[in-house]
Amino acid sequence: MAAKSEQTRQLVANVALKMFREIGFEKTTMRAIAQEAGVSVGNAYYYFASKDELVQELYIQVQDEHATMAAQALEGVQDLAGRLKAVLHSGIDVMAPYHQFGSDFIATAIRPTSPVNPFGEASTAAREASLAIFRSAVEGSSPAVAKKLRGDLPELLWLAYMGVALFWVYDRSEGQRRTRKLIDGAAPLVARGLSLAKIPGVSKVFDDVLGLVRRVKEDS
Amino acid sequence: MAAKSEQTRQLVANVALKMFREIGFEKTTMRAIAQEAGVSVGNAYYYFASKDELVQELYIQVQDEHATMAAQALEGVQDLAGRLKAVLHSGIDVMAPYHQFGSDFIATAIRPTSPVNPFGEASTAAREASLAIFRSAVEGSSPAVAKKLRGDLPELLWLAYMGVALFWVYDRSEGQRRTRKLIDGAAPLVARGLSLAKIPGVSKVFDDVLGLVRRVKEDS
DNA sequence: ACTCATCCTTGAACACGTTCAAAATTCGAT
DNA sequence: ATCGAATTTTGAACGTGTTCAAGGATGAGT
Repeated sequence: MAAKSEQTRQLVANVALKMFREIGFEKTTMRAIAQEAGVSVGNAYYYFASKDELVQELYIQVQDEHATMAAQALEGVQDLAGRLKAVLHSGIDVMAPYHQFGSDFIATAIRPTSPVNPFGEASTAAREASLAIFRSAVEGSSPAVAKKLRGDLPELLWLAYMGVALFWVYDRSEGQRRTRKLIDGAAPLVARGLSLAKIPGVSKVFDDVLGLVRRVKEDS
Repeated sequence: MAAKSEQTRQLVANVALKMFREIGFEKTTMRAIAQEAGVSVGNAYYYFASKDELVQELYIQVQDEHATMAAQALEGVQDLAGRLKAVLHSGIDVMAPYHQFGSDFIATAIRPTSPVNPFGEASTAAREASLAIFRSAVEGSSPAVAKKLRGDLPELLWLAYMGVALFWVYDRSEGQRRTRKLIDGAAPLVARGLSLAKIPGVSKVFDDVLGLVRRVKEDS
């Protein structure tokens, strides 16, 4: 049983996540987690260097679940609008139990030094996994997305997804109805907007947008 | 001199803002502010209910300065792209001294309960002032923006500005060069994109976007 | 000059996240 | 079984934001 240590780690993580869900971020103090898990405060810190790292644990778990659910929801859906909806809705579904926790999570995540920061070093794996979902949504769609857009689109959609998540955090409507409405409205619009790439005048603007994105991204 | 009280308040605020600029958010402890200002900790709390309210003081001041500088930078500039650049660049200019402070500010601001939250109750005035800047940028431009866009555009641009501010916070390039580049590239693109509203196929998509924005906003 | 209600100011105290030296436990090697 | 090093666990202590009962200052009405 080399897993004695891992057992304690999991115990602390599980207790923490459960408390996050049930009583929120602020009321879930490190002392409360330790007490509930039956360990000392210092021991919790032996496994998680900060409260933020417990949030990261949650982030990773949510991300994993999203990947699974999205893959399932994408099955048999061909058109881009439908595929976008599938990915976005499943994302919201997975996050739902943590809605009250959302703003604290984002306040944590937005700090560049936080391990949970979606743009940061520490969550490279989670971000890649999330990006892969959008890549699959784009690549598997038919009719196919214009070739010149195909490369950058997943990243832009992922960025838009961050925006949707932000909207969701602030969404006080019951069951976050408004976010659902936003997704249902925006997904077909994005698909239709992209199909305009064929129009010459529009095509040029698209090119410039992509050019700008690349230039800013690479800090040339 | 009914201003004895106001004097203390200003003293605390000024010391706090100076320390925010010079040593950052975390190192500027309430105890340090009190000591530097020569008052007790409790006294600082008599005027500002929380550290967040001191951040709000900063937010309001930055917003005020932005309004002044933007109005000045808009003088004599006719085209929308130029006017957008003027507003965005002056915004970045005003925030520049607080760049290292940026992420802490945003982490504070993003919390729905925070007085600094740009969407929240407590900063209605500051938000309106900021919106007014964009309204003036849009309304004063010539050639004029398509009539059907004129109503919602300022709000959308303000939202985009929030995005630019977020980008700026993460921008580690010297002098935030990349943000400048983003502004210079995006402003003409937005202007050109909007001019596409004349094309029938595009016009329809624009209509739908506006429709969606209105529907989601009003939570119908 | 005196009163008293209102406004200011104080500093000790609380709960929090986090740290750390020390103690307890585990486990492979003998 | 025993030793010793590595791993795991403990709880007191630190500095933080924040609260609050207590006291001090102020000023209008007499």
